[in-house]
Amino acid sequence: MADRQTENVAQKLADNRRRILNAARELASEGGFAKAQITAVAKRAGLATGTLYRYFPSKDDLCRQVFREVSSREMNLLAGIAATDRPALERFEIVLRTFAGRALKARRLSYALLAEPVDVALAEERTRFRRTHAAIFSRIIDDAVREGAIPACDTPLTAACIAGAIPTALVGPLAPTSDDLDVDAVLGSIVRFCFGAIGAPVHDKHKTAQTVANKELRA
Amino acid sequence: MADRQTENVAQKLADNRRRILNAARELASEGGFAKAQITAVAKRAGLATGTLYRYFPSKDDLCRQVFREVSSREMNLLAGIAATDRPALERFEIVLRTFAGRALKARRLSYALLAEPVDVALAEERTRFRRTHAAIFSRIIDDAVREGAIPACDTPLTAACIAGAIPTALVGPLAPTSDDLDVDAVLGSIVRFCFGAIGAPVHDKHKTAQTVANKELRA
DNA sequence: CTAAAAAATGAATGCGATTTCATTTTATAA
DNA sequence: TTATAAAATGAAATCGCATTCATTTTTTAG
Repeated sequence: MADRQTENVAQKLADNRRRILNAARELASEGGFAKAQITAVAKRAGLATGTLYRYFPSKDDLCRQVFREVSSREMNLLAGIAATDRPALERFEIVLRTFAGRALKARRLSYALLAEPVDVALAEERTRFRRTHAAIFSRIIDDAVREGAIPACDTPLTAACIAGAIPTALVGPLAPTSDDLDVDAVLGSIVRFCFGAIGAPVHDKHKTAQTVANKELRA
Repeated sequence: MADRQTENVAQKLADNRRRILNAARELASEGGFAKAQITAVAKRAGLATGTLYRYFPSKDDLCRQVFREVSSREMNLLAGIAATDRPALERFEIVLRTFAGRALKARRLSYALLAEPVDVALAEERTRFRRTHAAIFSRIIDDAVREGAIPACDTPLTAACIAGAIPTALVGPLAPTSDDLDVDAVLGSIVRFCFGAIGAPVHDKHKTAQTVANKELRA
């Protein structure tokens, strides 16, 4: 009898779970979460519709899981940079370039994560994502104030502004079309905008930080 | 026979149409467009479900109509200010205060208009709304550059940033809670943020424009 | 008042999805 | 092998809506 789950099976189960998550992520990257219908995900994962429910209790759960997997990678990357011991404004610039740069790179997926119409379950996840961005900016701005690099300000509000400005400008209907897209120029504009917004001096040395930012981008 | 529609009936029809629109708007203001289900709207309007379809071909059309009625009032107000012949930076500040001030006043409705999860039909309307905001900011920023009040910048991008920053910061989950909400302070912070962002000098005279902004608010 | 047309009604239908579950297949241990 | 439990299957049930339409009510003109 098959009383106990064997190693072999455990492996296969894990594989299936992964395949389901990957299938859902792929569909979402291609056509947004709306295209990640249970039957379509199952089909792409090479499983039957009902089988998915042995791995995830509901569609919402599955989509949430996918959203978290994708978004937490981004959040960890940004949080890592923020936790560095560099001067605040340097960290600020790197985080901005990383955030904006990645948004520009994977536009369809970024759109799904940041802007696309989604249902309530995913909107909640998106809120977590946004909050984290704001928290990261908040922390850096606080540090900059403490270092005397910028004047004091309403930090949470300012951070929320930045967390909203970048996605709106770079992803979705108000974003520049991919044709006339000079990534470096756009990143430069974003940096200028945000530096000015927090009352930091806008200097041409901004270019120097770019190398660092690009290195982070490859992560 | 009742061959021709009489004045009396025409009046009643117009009334019904209005009542439907009002009911839908009220429901949306209370619980978002998701709560504006056909049956609920009909009930609140004092009509039967099927009757709504004599006035609007589909739910999407009805919701679109409601969205437009509400949003076009806002857009006209802002466009009016933008078309003034005041110096660009003055107009900029008034538009900012008007936009942000109104968002703070009717939070639930603003949320429905600007941020809440909605389906595709309304997302399209929302895009028009956002585009208009960006266009208004764009125009003012261009003027400011032309007047030599600020350095040149990527105007559309900058405008999109502002159009995204304000709703994110003031409406929805990242917004300050209504308890600890000092409207004047928040508006001041928004103005500072945006002035800095476009490279305009941030001065204390900002207070002066407030009177004007408040006057516009009453419109 | 009456007949015809317009308007209103709301229960029934339709739709596009998720979710269930009786059945079949596969894996395991005796 | 074979008995048993776990896993997979996919057709069918379910669900939450918007939408329809055969019937009833109201309005109007003769």
